[in-house]
Amino acid sequence: MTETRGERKERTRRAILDAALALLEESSLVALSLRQVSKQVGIVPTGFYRHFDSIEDLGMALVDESFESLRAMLRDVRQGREGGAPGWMDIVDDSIGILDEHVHRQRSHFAFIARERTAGPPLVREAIRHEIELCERELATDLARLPGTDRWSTEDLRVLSGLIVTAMVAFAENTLHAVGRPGAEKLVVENARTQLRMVLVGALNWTSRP
Amino acid sequence: MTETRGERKERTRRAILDAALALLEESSLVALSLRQVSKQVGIVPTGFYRHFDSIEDLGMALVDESFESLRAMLRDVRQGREGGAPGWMDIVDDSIGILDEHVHRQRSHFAFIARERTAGPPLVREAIRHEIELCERELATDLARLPGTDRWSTEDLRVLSGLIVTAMVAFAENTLHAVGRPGAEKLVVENARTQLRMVLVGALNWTSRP
DNA sequence: AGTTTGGGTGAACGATTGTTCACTCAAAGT
DNA sequence: ACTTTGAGTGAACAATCGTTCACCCAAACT
Repeated sequence: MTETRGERKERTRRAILDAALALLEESSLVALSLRQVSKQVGIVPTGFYRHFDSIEDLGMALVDESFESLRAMLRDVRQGREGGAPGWMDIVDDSIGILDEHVHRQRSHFAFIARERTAGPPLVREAIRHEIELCERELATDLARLPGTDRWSTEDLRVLSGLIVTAMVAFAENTLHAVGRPGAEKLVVENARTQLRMVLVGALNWTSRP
Repeated sequence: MTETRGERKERTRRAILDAALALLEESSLVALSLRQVSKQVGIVPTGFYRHFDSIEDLGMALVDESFESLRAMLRDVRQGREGGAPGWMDIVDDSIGILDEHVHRQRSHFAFIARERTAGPPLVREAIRHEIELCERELATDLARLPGTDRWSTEDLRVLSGLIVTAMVAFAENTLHAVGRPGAEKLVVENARTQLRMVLVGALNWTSRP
């Protein structure tokens, strides 16, 4: 059983991405060297260039990959909601549960996003910012579909989405920081649950300005 | 007019801190080299060790300094509130205005915190996390002093404070990202204002679980 | 007046960095 | 069967990195 050329290339490309993700759990892209990655993969430094132009280029690929998995999660959240119309608070509990599970399963992806969102090279930062803004938009249209949002201006829906996304980003960060401390983990989840409920109580009592 | 020994030392120490803050506006501590800082200050690399043990040590000093200025700001926020009892929404407007002004005046400090909070060396990250947690506690006791928080458990007050602080951190980050784009700046402020109002509407309609 | 202290200097070290170039050699294309 | 392609190699480069050491000299102390 021999390996086709493209297969082999894709395999080392994956190895590079995985090696980078592993190294980036404890440091940042701006401090990551091409040679560290090569060594971890088991190839010679120059081999790196066959797959990426630079560390920043690698970072852009990781942004794509990370948000691909994040979008898969968001599909899960929506899917868990369709069929039947559970109460607001059930939506909160389910969504946070799913997010929590995904953060654990894709730990390195979320850790990457959390770090490079503020510390990465400018292009990477901008790409992450853009992706998060897309998430906000999608959440806004989702919220618009729910009953009880009649009195909301589209502008206020966007602002509310921003608030929720901000809280969820913070929740993901806190979850990452709490892994391995089981007590702290439960606390972080409960914290996020209550916060989202508070926001929702605010939302349900909100009336957009004329 | 000669300079006393301690004065001279303090002057170069400040120069190092300032040089680091300037360099850290576009990069991160983990990518900052001792030699860059020395060159920017105008001293030889070894001179650095007369003031700090390492870059991480410098980072800890910057954490102290940054949160000292942040605490000064929080005093302003409280002071602007005492005397007279303006409405909730006035408190929101005033607080955000003050925060906005301070982010501009201490841009490099806030940029430092925003970056190293997630990307800095472990000790620096932990120090920043601790300081922010202190801010949450202080906000919680402040909120407890306000009228209308009778039906709130102290636990829920803490959770609410966490939500507000999270939103304010995000606001500061957005403000930093918007500097130089006057339109965007006004939008960011208006965004934060509305979000805080939403949270407050939620808070005013909240009843802690029995 | 004589001695100590300590901020700043400058050379030197071994290690690591990104990038170049000329190479191999097996898979893919002819 | 013969040629081309391209992933991976290995040597070499000029820079930069953190850290060491011995040194200077003016302020501070005795």
